[in-house]
Amino acid sequence: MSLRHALIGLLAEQPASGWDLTRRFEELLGTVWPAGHPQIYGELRKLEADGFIQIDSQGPRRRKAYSVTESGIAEVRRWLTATDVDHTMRLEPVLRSVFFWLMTPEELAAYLEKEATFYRDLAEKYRAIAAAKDRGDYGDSPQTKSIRIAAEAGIRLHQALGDWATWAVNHQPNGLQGHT
Amino acid sequence: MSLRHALIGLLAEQPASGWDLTRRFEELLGTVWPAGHPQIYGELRKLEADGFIQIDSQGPRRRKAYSVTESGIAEVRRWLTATDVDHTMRLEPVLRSVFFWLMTPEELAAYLEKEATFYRDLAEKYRAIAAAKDRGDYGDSPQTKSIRIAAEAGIRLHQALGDWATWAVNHQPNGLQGHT
DNA sequence: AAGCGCATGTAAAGGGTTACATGATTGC
DNA sequence: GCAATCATGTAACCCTTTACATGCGCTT
Repeated sequence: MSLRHALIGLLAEQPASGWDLTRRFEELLGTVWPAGHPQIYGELRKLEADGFIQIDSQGPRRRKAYSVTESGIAEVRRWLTATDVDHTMRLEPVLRSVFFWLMTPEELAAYLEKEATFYRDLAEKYRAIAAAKDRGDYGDSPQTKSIRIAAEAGIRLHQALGDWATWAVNHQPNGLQGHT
Repeated sequence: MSLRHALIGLLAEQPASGWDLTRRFEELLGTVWPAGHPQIYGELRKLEADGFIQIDSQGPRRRKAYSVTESGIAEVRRWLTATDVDHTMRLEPVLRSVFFWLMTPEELAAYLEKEATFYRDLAEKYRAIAAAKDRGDYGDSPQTKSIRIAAEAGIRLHQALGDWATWAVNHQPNGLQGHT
């Protein structure tokens, strides 16, 4: 149910088409809230029917750019200020850790190594984005500053997961010993 | 698709019924992979049809305890060692941060305050679990050690999110100033 | 024996992903 | 003009959640 609000929120920055929003999601929100184009096109139609967004302009190849309406802005703000935050995370990597005892020490060591570098690389990527924002490469609009905050979450979360993976190397459960 | 494997994995520790597994999920995996009883009962039936688990014993009120089969163990191990880790996280709190500029400074400050204490409390809870495990309250079986590792992730992730929230207080986007 | 909570189950709806289909534009 | 790619859209499927249904066991 968050997709609706994310779409309205992105349109509050500037009018955009389904395609624009799909790319925006992929590049900006891919790690934190994935959404493919079928879902986005579908949701946009519903949002228009509900009056939260409207067709701003039409372009080539059936392109429809949407813009947000007054009631759309009100709806995002209602979401942000008056609905409970959903704190559930669905983290497969952590779920897997509950079953580490079913891996051999060798398998687990290799696995953790791979995970650690994956997370460290991602943390680095977010650090680069953050640094660019801090240098002012994208101006200092409130929108940019908000994304800067999201990037900080990316840094800290992936750093934490990377550190966790290296920590785990020294805390192996030693379940299976040389199993098939 | 991770639920299947998590269920087999839990049954690899000991036989359990749908109800047992539902409670186990709620208490142990609630934050990291929520699953309600309708999903669990359904999946158990499929897993039995696929031969990954079998009925271990029947009890009062139609209770069926399942145990894992050889091919079930093989299947979890295949999942753990031979399938790609799904690194996507669906974190509403981070998604929301992209739209912080639509909140007034006062709203945002209050929001972040609440978030910070929420995360700090949770981190504390995981720290308590970890400490109990480290004291040896639950023995030192490989299974217990695995859960200890998962708890460490809980500590680090929630700590990171808590720190992030307090950090964000000093980096507000200052979008709306005294809006409705 | 009445009532409450435990435990199992089913049905329907919603959200998300994958696969397929199509037209329009751009580059060659 | 042809091929590749861009952009939009639809359909089917799968996973998850919510709501409803039921029956057994325990307590009073």
